[in-house]
Amino acid sequence: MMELTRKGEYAIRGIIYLAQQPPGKMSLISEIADAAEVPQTFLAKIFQSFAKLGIVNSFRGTGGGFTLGRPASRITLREVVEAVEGPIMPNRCLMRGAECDRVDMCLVHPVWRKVQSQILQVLESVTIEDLAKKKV
Amino acid sequence: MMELTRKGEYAIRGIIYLAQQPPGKMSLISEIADAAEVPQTFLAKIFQSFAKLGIVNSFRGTGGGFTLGRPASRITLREVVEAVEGPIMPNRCLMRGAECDRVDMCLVHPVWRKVQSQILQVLESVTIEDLAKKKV
DNA sequence: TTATAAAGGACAAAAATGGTCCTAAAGGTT
DNA sequence: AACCTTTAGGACCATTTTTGTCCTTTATAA
Repeated sequence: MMELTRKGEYAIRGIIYLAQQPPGKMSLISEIADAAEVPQTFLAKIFQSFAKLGIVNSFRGTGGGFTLGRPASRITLREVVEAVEGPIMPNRCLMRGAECDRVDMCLVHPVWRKVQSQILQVLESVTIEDLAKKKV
Repeated sequence: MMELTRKGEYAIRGIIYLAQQPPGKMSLISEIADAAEVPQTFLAKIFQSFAKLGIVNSFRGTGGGFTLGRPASRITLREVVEAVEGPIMPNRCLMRGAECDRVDMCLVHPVWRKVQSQILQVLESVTIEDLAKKKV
């Protein structure tokens, strides 16, 4: 459980590749998919999600492609993961506030809330810039 | 993502009910399922997993049923969740040690490792006794 | 106007989830 | 011994989610 899906993994790989390119350079989805070893059409969907959220800029037509929507230092791992996997919600009930009618579960809720905040804290503290650093 | 499945939810509900019974009292799976509002046959499978791990004791035949395998204070939420959902592994690669060949992913691994340890820390700090306390 | 490249929608195979059902085995009861 | 009760275990199945593919449309540049 609590496993990152392929989609999430691909998303991270793709954005890291983009962050490693020279600033302003346009990258084709085919190029990114190739470099990140991700199925191209699948990655295209992922980058559509990124584009909608402004994580990347997309340009159509000749000379088009993708660039980072913000400096890599201002894109957190949380944003990237949530962009494709949806919000991080360890327990379903978390999202519905006080709607939970089961008395015993309500003692469990604070625990999942804690789990959630711990995860978010870690993922928010890491930027794509951190992850894009090439090995020395 | 990172969502607890129904199986995990049912497991928690079931074990909490058991922990709320008088010590030594035998509880039938039908009784637990009824009280926890969980499909009986499904809960039976869950309790089989518990029994294998010693989280509960099971007894067959007339007068049989389930009792806690240990005091509720010595059963952690982590054990209960992992019993039915498997180990908590945010990233697939975590489990295979250094087998990951992707250079960029290797910078991501420590992050997931951190996420994992944070989750475990929370889940290990909570016992079923904590969760079984009835509201005042 | 044509080539290029992303956007968006429809579709589909495979895997995981969320169960059910049946038989077997174990343990009491008569 | 025969019988009833209760869990164990395996087979099975429907639904949902994941992991994609493919095709058409739209925007843009040459």
